[in-house]
Amino acid sequence: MEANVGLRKGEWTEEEDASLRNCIEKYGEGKWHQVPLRAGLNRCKKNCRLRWLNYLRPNINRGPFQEDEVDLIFRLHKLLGNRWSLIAGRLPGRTPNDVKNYWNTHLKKTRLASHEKQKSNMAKVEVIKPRPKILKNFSWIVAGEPTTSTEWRQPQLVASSENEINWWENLLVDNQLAIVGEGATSGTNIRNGVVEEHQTREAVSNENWLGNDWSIDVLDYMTLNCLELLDGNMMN
DNA sequence: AAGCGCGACAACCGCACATAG
DNA sequence: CCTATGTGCGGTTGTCGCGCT
Repeated sequence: MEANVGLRKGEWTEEEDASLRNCIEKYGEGKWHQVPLRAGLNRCKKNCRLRWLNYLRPNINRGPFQEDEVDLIFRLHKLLGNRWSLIAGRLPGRTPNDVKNYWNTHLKKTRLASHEKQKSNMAKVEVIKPRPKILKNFSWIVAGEPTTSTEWRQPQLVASSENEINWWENLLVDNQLAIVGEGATSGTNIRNGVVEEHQTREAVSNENWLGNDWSIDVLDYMTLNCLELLDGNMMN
């Protein structure tokens, strides 16, 4: 239990900002429990951390979101959901809070509107994009067997053809997230990794693959590898 | 001019996870 | 293991400003 009684809350003054900035510049980020004392601030440590991360940190881009940033937010949100820190990680200068606020105020309703529109058009649409058969050829390379049940090696997503890269690109556009789940669950190599351990322990079925914590780890790796793959592809 | 509603964004809060002892 | 503490994240709330009636 923290004794936050008597601590200042609400808007930060210029003096407080300056004290916090000086403190971080002198001692560096981290050790937030020491920051209020070091900076001479009557604020709780979480308050200090938040102010630094969301507002005072250098290179924060406080300008309006550009079209390409918005586009990327849309794509990443389809892939990751409300994982703002991961999404913000792909947007230089943007904080998770910024991205979250922007989504909630600008994009949420746009997306809901397009979803409703999509639903109303569903009867007319046969198949826009067939389910890619390429998925079964996807391979996860696990560098080695995990040494303990809680330790595992990072799997690496490998695309062996142009088609696979194109499919991943489409994934980012068309929200085929469930297919990722099925693919990874049925992947042979990943079963040899810790995922298999979690599967047995949690008795996970294909149906609820995405609803479990361990799937997030796998999804993170898939996402990052996927994005790096795409970055590499665009460079070529 | 006053009141109201709403959008934008900063800040707060509670929870979960990591780690040290 | 268990507990305490530190840290990070995401949902939610509070506040301010602007436009409309």
